[in-house]
Amino acid sequence: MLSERRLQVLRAIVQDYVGTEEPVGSKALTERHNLGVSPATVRNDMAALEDEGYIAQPHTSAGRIPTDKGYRLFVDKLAGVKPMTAPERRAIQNFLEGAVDLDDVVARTVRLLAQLTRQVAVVQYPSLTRSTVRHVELLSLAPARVMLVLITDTGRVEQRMVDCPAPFGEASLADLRARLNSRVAGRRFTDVPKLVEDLPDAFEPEDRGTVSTVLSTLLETLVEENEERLMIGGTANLTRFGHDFPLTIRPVLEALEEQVVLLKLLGEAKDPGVTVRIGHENAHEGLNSTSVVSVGYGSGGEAVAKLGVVGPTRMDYPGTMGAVRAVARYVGQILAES
Amino acid sequence: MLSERRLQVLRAIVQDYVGTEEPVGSKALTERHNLGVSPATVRNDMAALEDEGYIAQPHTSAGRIPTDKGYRLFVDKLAGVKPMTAPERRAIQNFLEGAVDLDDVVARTVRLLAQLTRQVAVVQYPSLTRSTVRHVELLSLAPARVMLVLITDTGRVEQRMVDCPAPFGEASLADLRARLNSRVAGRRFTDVPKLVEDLPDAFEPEDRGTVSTVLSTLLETLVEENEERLMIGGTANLTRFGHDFPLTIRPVLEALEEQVVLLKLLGEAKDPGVTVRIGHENAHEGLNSTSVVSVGYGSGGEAVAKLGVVGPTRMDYPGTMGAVRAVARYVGQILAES
DNA sequence: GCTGGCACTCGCATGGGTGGAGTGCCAGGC
DNA sequence: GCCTGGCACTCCACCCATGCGAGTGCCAGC
Repeated sequence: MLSERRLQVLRAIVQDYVGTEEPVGSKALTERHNLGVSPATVRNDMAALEDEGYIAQPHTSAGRIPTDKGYRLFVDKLAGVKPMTAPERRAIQNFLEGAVDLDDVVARTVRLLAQLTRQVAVVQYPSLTRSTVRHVELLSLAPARVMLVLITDTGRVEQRMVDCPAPFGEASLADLRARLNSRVAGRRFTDVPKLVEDLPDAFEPEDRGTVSTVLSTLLETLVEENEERLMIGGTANLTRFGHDFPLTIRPVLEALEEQVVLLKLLGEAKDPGVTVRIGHENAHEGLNSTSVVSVGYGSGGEAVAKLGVVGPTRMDYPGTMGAVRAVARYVGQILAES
Repeated sequence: MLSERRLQVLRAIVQDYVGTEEPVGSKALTERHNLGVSPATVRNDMAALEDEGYIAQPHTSAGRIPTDKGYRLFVDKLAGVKPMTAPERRAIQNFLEGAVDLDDVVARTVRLLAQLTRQVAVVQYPSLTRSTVRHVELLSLAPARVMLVLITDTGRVEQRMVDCPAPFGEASLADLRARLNSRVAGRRFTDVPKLVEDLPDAFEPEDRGTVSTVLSTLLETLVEENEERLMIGGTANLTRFGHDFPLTIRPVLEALEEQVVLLKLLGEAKDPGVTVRIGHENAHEGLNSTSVVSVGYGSGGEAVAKLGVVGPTRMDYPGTMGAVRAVARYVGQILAES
């Protein structure tokens, strides 16, 4: 177990390194933080911290920088979440309140997060699988062609074209629309399959094929997980990363374009609060030198999607966590209102 | 007027520079292209080309690189559009045919363009203002709350919440829905305002306020130009730009995030064919060292939106133009089918 | 267990020297 | 008049040696 002072030394190293982006030496540490001991003592502590794997030297005779393990300890034990100031909170609220629809909410959230944290922001669209059905609309475009529009409680709209096996009259369509909505409106997606199971039986035999086709398209739409979308912003902030550019930035940009990777990444964070994944804790190789700070957000008490930021491991964790948490909270409010 | 050979020299310089990314000298030129003259002669030609502003030297005693003006001449007079090979065309078609909905078409197009050109791809969603209305749906969510869903012929869906000044019955709503659709379905957006002008008069006085509110929301949605959206991909390709990294890449990423800038950029290209804007021809400063190759695409003969790529001025213009043109053509086909 | 001192290491910036690629110009040839 | 080979010149890119400074590890003393 590390002594209290050694933890303080680690905290000081993390803070200084995050601020200056340069390896920090024992002398500079004692000057900038009043630890009450001499550089020599700090050197001993640093040697111990290095033995334990919390810090490392880029090369002999250079200062120390925190390792992933060091950041982990810092985040878990040494740092809190820095709350937003009142003006910041107001700014967040004002900025989000101008949104006109769901797309706009997500777009604004991305911009906001990117600006606040000066990092890359990632916002997942409210997920289909966890939300409820508000309305299902059926439109006849041609005798044997129906457009299905699904509206969710988060305001998201999905549409699908359905080619029917047989012509389908307006009356039958209206009937199906009414029956369908009375059964599924307000229900969770996961419950829908059971609720519509026996619906074809209520129709004339010649219509059953079409009804089944429409229903299976609806179910497909509901479960289609890969339809989960993301919005990304603030990639220009990547250029503030480091000096050794192309090598660092390239894999990150590539990873960001692989939406699947990001969705998986966000999905892995099960923690109800803010989750931080540091460096190699991220499964994807391209993100090994980045940290991901994420949190769930939702319109009610329950999380329906995630948002977060991707930045260098040497980021301001307390501040970033505070911003992410605050934004998630306000987005949740906005969604609940609309 | 430049002699034929000097034009050939310019062409050779552009081709070599695009290939090697290094200033090209007179000796190398004569070796790689059989111009039939000696390096000394080429030097004279190069001096003339430099006088005219088509090429420049980064520093004395270095080779020449093309200027924006040189690229312009190259694109206009010296290079054609390189057609896609048959396998490439098949690949494009296969890749796009798997799309399930409009979002997916756009997403696939972006990926495809980025991969084909190895540059940043930009695809504008089919624009609202130039397309026609397929259907307008009205849903009652609460006594004084209506959701308006607009479906376009390109399959795009827009939804808006409408708060009514007074409660509005199901019957009136159905009436409005029917009247509205019979008037606007199949019509161009630009014609809609006139078509619905006198619609409130057909309703009872107490409903007219609500009808007007719904209609004005619809009109807003139609004209809301800033709702034109874009999808961007292939930003990782920016890392192949040059060696002088952060300085080059930063402003480009920033410009790409300013969707307004990009929309304006695409909008300026009026040419019916492929448009190329080179370096400083782009109004936005951040894009002064990039070229934008764009073209309109649409489901019928008419263009409803634009797509294109953004890359370094030293790009393979014939190949890029070919790819952009081919992709636009196939996307148009896909849209027409769905 | 803390401290001051000291020798040591090593990266980084500085500066001069060198090689090579490329140019401009000129005189001669077709 | 245009092309060509030759020649002197320029200037960047690279390499190496040097010196400096920050930082370390260790040790003896308090």
